[in-house]
Amino acid sequence: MIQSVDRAMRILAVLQGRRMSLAEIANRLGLAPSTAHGIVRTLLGHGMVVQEPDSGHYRLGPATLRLGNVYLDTLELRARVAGWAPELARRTGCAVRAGVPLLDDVVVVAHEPRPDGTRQMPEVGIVVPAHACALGKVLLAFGPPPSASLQSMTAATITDPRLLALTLAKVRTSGVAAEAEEAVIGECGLAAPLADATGLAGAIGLVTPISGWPLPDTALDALRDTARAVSRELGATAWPPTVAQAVSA
Amino acid sequence: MIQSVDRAMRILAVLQGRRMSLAEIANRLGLAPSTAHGIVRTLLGHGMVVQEPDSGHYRLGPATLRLGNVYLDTLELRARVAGWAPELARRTGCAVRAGVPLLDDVVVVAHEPRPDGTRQMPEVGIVVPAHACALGKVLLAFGPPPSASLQSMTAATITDPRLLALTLAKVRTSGVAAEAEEAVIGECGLAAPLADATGLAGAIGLVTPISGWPLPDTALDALRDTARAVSRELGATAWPPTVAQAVSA
DNA sequence: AACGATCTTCGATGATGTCGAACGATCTGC
DNA sequence: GCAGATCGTTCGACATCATCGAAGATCGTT
Repeated sequence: MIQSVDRAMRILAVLQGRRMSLAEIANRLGLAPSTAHGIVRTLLGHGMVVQEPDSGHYRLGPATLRLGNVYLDTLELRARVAGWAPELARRTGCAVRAGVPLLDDVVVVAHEPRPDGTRQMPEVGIVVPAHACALGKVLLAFGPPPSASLQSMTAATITDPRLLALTLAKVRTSGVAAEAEEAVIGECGLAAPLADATGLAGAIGLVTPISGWPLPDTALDALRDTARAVSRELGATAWPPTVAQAVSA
Repeated sequence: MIQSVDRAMRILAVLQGRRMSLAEIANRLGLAPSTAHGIVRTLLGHGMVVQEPDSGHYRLGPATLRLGNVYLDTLELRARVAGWAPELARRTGCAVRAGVPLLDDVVVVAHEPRPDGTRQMPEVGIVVPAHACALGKVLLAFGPPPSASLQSMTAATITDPRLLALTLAKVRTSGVAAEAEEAVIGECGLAAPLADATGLAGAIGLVTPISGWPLPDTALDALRDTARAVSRELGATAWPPTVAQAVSA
């Protein structure tokens, strides 16, 4: 792994927390200020970061938005989900989300609001720890296991690796995962895997306020049907996908 | 500028065009395949690119989406515009866009759809060459001049640097820029600068189909009022902002 | 079954990034 | 208004680290 590129990515990662001064960036990564400066200046030249004229602090730049937008526009999974999500939302009365794995997290790449006409924040782009949401449990169950410790987000978050392993085993047999207030208070959901020709491609799920929990079996059926349909459009030959667990030492 | 980081950013840039094989990436940037491989592998480790399991081709990865989303969420300009855009759209019947500069382009960071109830694509994240849109003309008029040649997008695109300079001079005196089918056939618009305490911060504009062009003076007044109001909220002391042209050699 | 085209790994070379120190500007407190 | 500190930036020497070319591995193709 190339050191300077790795450091550049780490700088972008810490800048996701908040705007930071150069010294803060350097300290956080254990670098000499001038080293951080050279990298930041390169990122500046590409618009990946911007420098506030008054304070000198650095923030993420507009080039990040362009990259993210191109990613979304070229993601076939998102396009396929978009064709089925409105119908699924209508049948279940729930908001629909789809996500893809990113290290130990899930990134939401598609979002269909709950069809009740209320004003809802678009959730595309948000990131949730995989072990704390239904989408993520699906990805962990059918994909590589988590590599870091399980951070707690609410009182219900699963933080015990053994308990998580048990839960994931059930997900593998049933093909669906559930979550009740494990990531956000008051929010519950179900999720099912999306597959393509090469295996696990992402996950699709329903989100409901706790007042609507648990969801009726009809919602689960609709979700499973949709997951199968989208997977077929993505070229999948099997659903649920075969488990691609890394061999344990 | 750090070479390897610069190359990494260039790789991300070319991957915005389409998915590419490693050899294509290397050829495009004039690198040895193994050099490109080392950089791509580092980007892979951070989720900035993903490798398609079947073809081996590389694409942008989900980490780009996370970065872009964080950028949007922390952009004060976007938040301030969001407070005024619905009212502006209602008064003018136009879609409202706000953009910030990115090298020689404009990145749309806020978008309020035309209030006629039609289904419209969200335009946040799209990139338009600065010289070919109203938003961009404003940014060029009050900010640094273009650094590259003026690419043609439609028959009406301004590609002559002298003509552009004349246009920008008028923008500086009037405080608004116009565009008629210079970027997209059938699309016209007006734009005005947004300022903060340090000067030019971005631009806000109206977009209308050509059937509604030219816009009435009331729309121009509403746009100018909104630009002033948003600028005041951003801490601007003067509007339009003072011109920060680079000194010509 | 042999070929071709990939992506990937490996090792030696020297160009390049890294670090520490000094400079300049800005802000804080006296 | 002045001294001190803090921060961003620049500069130069050292040695690490990225780079390149060639070989290896793995696929799909002829």
